[in-house]
Amino acid sequence: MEQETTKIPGIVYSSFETQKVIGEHFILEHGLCYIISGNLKVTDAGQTRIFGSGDLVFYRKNFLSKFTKIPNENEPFRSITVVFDRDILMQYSQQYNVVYDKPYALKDAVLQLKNDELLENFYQTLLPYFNSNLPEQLISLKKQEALMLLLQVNPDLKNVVFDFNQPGKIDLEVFMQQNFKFNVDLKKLAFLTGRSLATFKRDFEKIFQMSPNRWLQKRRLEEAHYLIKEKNKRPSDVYHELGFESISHFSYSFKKLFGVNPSAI
DNA sequence: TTCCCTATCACACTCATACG
DNA sequence: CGTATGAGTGTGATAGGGAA
Repeated sequence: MEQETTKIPGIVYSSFETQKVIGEHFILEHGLCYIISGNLKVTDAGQTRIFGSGDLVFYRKNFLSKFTKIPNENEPFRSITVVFDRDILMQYSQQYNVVYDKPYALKDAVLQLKNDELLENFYQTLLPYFNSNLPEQLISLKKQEALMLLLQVNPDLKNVVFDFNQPGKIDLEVFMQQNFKFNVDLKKLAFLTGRSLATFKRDFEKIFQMSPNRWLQKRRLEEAHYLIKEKNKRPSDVYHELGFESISHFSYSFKKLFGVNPSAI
């Protein structure tokens, strides 16, 4: 049975038996995911990592990444994710007087926490809750509990979760070269580079002498051409990796740029 | 038949420009 | 630097083609 239970707001139980599920690309809120069974493959700007049963994975908001949920041969992919929305974080920050003091150095979209008995037990205690209706206050308490345990395991993360600043203006060229594989709209790209949409487009034109979408498409197709020709990958393997949602359009635009169908090289 | 890939089409999004 | 607007294009769903 394929399911994603959102019965408890902000706490998600996932179970996927048959197929990999490719998650979306733009992380809106911080979250902490506990993998019960199966594997989770995460690709961010820099690297691809695979996590397995028992792993605790913290992921950060305002990052681009791809999630693939992979079941085992005889077990579904199962996980529980606690999402920390802005309200919860603000409230916690005030209540316990924990505040952001300096920028967090790491630029990875996801971080694996070292195994921790308390956190693992915490996730076990969540399981029964998915079968009953919970008062809002209790949900809020459980989220606070998760946050407290998270900060206990990795105190430095306070500089991630309590950083309420918007993304600053960053080097556009570096950012684009790192993130061109993610298929998100220009508004999000503009936000992530710390610019308004208009400024984003103007800066982009200055650096690349091309409009954002034309550059993105060209860059992705060149990458596809390289992967197919040099790495002997099949079109059906690469199109999704490179941010094309459908192979039909991938095939069409490939032919438009290179003059031949992707399968013909 | 299934598995890949290609062609087509409607429309949401982007581009370019103008303007405050 | 932000916003508005019409023109134009990219996108993804769907149907269809061809090979095994």
